[in-house]
Amino acid sequence: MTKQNPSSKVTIVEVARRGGVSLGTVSRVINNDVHVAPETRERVSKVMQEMGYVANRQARSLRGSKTNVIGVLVPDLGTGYIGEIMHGIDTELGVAQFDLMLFTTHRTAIKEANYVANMVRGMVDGLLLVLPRNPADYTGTLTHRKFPFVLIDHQGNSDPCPAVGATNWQGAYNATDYLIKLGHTRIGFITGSMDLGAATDRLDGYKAALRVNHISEDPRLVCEGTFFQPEGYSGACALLDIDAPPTAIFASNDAMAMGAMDAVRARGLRIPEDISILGFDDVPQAALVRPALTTVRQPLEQMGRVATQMLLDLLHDPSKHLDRIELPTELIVRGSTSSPKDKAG
Amino acid sequence: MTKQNPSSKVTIVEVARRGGVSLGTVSRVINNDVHVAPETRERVSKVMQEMGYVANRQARSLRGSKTNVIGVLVPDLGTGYIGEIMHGIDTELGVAQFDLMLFTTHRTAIKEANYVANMVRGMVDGLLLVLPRNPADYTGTLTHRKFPFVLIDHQGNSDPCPAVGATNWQGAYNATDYLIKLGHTRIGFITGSMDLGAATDRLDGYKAALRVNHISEDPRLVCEGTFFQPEGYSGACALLDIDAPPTAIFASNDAMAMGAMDAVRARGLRIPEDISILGFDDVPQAALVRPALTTVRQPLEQMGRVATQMLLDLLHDPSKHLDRIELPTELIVRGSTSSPKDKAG
DNA sequence: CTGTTAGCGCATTCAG
DNA sequence: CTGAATGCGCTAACAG
Repeated sequence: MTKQNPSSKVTIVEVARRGGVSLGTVSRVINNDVHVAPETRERVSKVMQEMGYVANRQARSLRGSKTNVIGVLVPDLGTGYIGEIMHGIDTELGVAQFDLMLFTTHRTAIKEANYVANMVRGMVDGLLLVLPRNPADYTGTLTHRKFPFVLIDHQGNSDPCPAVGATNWQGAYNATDYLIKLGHTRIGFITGSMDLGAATDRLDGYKAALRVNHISEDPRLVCEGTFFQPEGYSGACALLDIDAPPTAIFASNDAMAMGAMDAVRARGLRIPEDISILGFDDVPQAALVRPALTTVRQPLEQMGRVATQMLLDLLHDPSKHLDRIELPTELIVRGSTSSPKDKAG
Repeated sequence: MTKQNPSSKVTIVEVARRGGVSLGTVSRVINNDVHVAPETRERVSKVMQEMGYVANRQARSLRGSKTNVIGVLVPDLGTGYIGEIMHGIDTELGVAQFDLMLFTTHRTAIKEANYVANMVRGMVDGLLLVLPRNPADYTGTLTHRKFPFVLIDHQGNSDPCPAVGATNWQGAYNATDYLIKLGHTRIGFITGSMDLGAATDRLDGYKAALRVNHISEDPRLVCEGTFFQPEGYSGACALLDIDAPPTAIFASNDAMAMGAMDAVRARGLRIPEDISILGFDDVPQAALVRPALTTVRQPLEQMGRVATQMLLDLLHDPSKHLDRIELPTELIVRGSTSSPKDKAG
């Protein structure tokens, strides 16, 4: 048995000795350097195999100053929303043979601009920032330090930098237009956090669709939320309390739409017969609630994939100038929307 | 301005020169070695501050052979289930000042026993295996190589090793008992993947509760699933088709319970008036579906935290012998269960 | 208390 | 085509 205990650390030196060559040669074999005789390569490979050699990545990156690891900064992991994005990132990283270091921001409120850059120093080659609340906190430092990064689903109102998002305006426009075509004229809208570009874009899309269809805006029909479920509930309550309540409610994300569904039901109203509900995102559970939620799908998995590709591009050619790109949204019609019932019957 | 561009790499040597000391002293300051004059420490700290020094972790771990990173191996991230566990892990890692490297198994079907150990070589100090399908694939190698690891929510039927799980048997027992106390005597059961200990434990708990309450087992009331939603649907259909259909269905996890809810509704039956539905896990959306799902809560977040603590313990004292520990489950009663209606009325 | 020194495992010159 | 030598940035002895 030539095989030895692989737990004892086997370095390039051991392999070299056992293979009767110098450590330089072993290194060449490992890195597929052409300057190795086929026969030698063969023999060394075999020895590595036998000894269970595995490169020490610490040493390799210390020397070469690249780690083959990329860092991903996420606010949280609880939601299916981010899970989808992560899936896309992970898939793409897998094919590129990169590993993934995960950082969550929820555990420490990150105030300092330097935090990310320091934390990450030497550990990762690039950074993917998912759903950053205040991208400006990082982007300045990162850009200044020429550290490769890509934003995923951030607001678009900061300086231009590599980012991927979705067509929020278009998605909201289409959804609103769909409700109007269904016959709704009084459509309630619950916004997201208005400091986020995604939220303002969605509101603007809603308004534009109304305008195009010659429906006048009623400020009482718009109520402000921050993307969390309870505000969907309270928002819907507020909307149902006004004089001429809406026949449809469009919430800026699925979580709030589900809150709104609860509120509607708590009033003894039916969905969609009495009130249509429409969401945004198409998180996994949107299809599971009853009635299933009509919503605007964001291509989350694809956003993760595209962002990763951009980052890998950047790693390959740091001088490359990348900008924000937007992926298309899509209206997914399910059971929570229908034509308004004719109450006058 | 003494501050210089922090992007140019500032090493311990630079700091030493600038501080008028040797690099050894700087190292001592960094590592809080006591053998440094307070005054010197002060001065060096200030210089580090000014120069924006950040330790190179590659170099540090190359030397010290510990990385302060732990690896987490998960099957996927899409589900809230794993998100909860991750949250617990992340929290605990945060206080211990460890970073987190994420590996997903879905992207490559891991067959080789060596894969994990090799992949991880030198990159992490320990490994957390979340929901491993075939723990035996890893545990052998890992144990043999004396690589610290803890299993989270695996089946309990392999060799003893550090692991954390939940009281599946007890949870299923309590839930079944609760249904019986409600007046149900014909309780359908949909199993999970029967190669997983968690699944068999739940089935056993169900059976035990029946036995204790002198209700005879009816094999037709048990139907096999693999923890995925569609099987909840088909399983419920099968159960509703037998001669004396059950008045309650207990699914081995929430996903299948939701599938069962759909099936019940598709038959035009009401929940819980006609059929009670009970799940297992208490994933976030269990509280969001309508009616809200009665279920057995697994303390997922806590399981993540406890497992992490165990692993950190192991890192601190590798000789420590840790075994499987179980955390208590809890029955969460919501709207999907009630006493069976008296059909004879 | 502080400076000096020797590697950690590897990639990369530079000579053969 | 291959071997020998030089650090990457840092910690941990070892001498002062």
